[in-house]
Amino acid sequence: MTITEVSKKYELSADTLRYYERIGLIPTVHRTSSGIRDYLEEDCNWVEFIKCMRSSGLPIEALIEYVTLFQEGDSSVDARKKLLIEQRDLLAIKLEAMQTTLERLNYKIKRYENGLMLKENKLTKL
Amino acid sequence: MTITEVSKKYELSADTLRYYERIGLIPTVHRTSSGIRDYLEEDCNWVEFIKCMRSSGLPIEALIEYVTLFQEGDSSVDARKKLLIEQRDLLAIKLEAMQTTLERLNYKIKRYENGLMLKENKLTKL
DNA sequence: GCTTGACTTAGAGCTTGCTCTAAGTGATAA
DNA sequence: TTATCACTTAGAGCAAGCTCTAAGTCAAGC
Repeated sequence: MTITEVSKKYELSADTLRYYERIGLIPTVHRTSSGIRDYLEEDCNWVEFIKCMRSSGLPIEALIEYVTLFQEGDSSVDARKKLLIEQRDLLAIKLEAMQTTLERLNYKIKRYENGLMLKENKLTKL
Repeated sequence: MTITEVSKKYELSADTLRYYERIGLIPTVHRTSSGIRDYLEEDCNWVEFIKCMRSSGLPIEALIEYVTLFQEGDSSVDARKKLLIEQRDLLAIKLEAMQTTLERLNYKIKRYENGLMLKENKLTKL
């Protein structure tokens, strides 16, 4: 698979795909004999995984570390697990805050719908 | 309330508070006779509201527009409602994606706990 | 064999959202 | 009254995460 195809499939620009590879956010992609990127299934799986993690806001730095650990093989299993747990916990906290904000927005919208809006400073209890 | 007190109360740097005011992310804060910021309850409520929205990732630009509309008074009620609904919907979408990522991380962690890890490319189905 | 066009690399540039610096003011304490 | 210290403004600087540019390579079609 060429970079253009992968770019379309995962909706990431070719620039972004090269950038991710350059900084070690995905392992080095396979190449044709002439040096052109040829994404194998394994490469695509990394792209998909990283895209998913990045779209949820996991920091590039943490993901680079995960990829690096992964390439070190079995000896890094504990470190990888620790890293995943840390990021999972951070994500869970963010999720909760966003859930609260979502409810607050819904509450505000409902007031607008009912024509019940008061001045901003009366609305901020929730 | 001085900027330092507000800064501590809401855990936002004084620089950030000034920046937010400068760009119109919160309305102009009240001043003492000598021109020093004196946050009244109304000002604090805005700070709290904006902090909450920002911490959930609502873009500054959209929030500036909300504040601007708010200051235009009753005539902007429909536009404000529309803006809130848009941002609510975007937030809901992000939340869903993050929920999925959280589950994926939990699944991965569980596999690490069970010593069931396979090569990365076998794990990406979920 | 020459042109076209997608690919390559290295590195500069851009956007968002702060964060810091410089220069100045003004109220309080010694 | 003079030093201190928190405040003020305007604007520069910084970090993360892309995105774009320049210069070059290579395979395929005319």
